[in-house]
Amino acid sequence: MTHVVRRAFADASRVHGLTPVQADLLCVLTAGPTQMTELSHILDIEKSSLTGLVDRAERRGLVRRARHPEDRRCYHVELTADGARVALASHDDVTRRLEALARDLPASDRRRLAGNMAHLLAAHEAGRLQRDHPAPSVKPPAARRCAGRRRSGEA
Amino acid sequence: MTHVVRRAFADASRVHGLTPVQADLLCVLTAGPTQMTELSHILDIEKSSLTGLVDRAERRGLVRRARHPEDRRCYHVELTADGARVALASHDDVTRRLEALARDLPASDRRRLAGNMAHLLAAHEAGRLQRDHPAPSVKPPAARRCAGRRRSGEA
DNA sequence: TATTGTTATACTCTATAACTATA
DNA sequence: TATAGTTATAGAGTATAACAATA
Repeated sequence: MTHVVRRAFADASRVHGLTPVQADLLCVLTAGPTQMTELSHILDIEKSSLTGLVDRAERRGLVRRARHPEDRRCYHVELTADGARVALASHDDVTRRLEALARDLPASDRRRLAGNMAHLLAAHEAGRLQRDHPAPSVKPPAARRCAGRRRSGEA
Repeated sequence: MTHVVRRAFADASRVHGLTPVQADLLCVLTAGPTQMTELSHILDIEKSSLTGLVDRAERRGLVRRARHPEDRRCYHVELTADGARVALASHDDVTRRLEALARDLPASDRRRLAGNMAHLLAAHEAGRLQRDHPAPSVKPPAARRCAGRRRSGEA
């Protein structure tokens, strides 16, 4: 199952000239400008890995860095118009492929499956927040993924 | 959902000193010795990528190449004793993590979920075989994944 | 001193193209 | 000529460690 979904995701990304990780990045950024450190938490990679990832996306004109107005150590990473377009197209493509895979299931099973997915996701987010932030005293990062385009039944 | 499972798989692999792709390789090889070309079909990577993958696994003592007795162009790639041990441990670890994720679901939902997964897998395998082999005149490669340790309810 | 992000380095994974050896 | 596999090359993704700039 893992392989099926991973393959669908990789194929859909490649069609739009993206790697899976770049698609992840654009997807997260559809929720709005985000700092590097927060991105590294959301994507679950090291800051140093993120630097190259954003470099490559910036070189392709998909994202841009903008200095934070108050804290000059930070950047806000945000989508360019082109990046936003590619993010939407790629996301829709993934959705279409997964829906095609699920088309054979009876409607009642699809609903049940969607509910189970949501359940697992919620359990995972709880665990991740707990692990990454044992004492979340200040500002726990929003547990968002593609928040800008979430729809019912999305996996 | 994709991210949850992918993360569980990557974490479990890393604990055993493997990358996800190496875990895939060992997993496939638990079904028995396999040729390079067939491996590249099963893992869905180019032959040239597979060469390096097997090189690194061989360097670590996890697999070995053995010349095919009849066709001297071919190798049989097979697990070493150490590789077999790691493959089992890694696979069990993945299973344990996914089961932990699913533990919150009621039993009836787990059964339904398992059924849905099997359905999607079957649909995917049919599609993959059709795509890879438009005219499978001679020997369509077995659509196996971890055939050696498949259990009911496995995803 | 702590935080944000980058650079340096090394390794893995991947693909395309050209190649060798065998059939 | 066709097939099995490797080598050469290039690029992406990743981590660890050391570092610069800012708070």
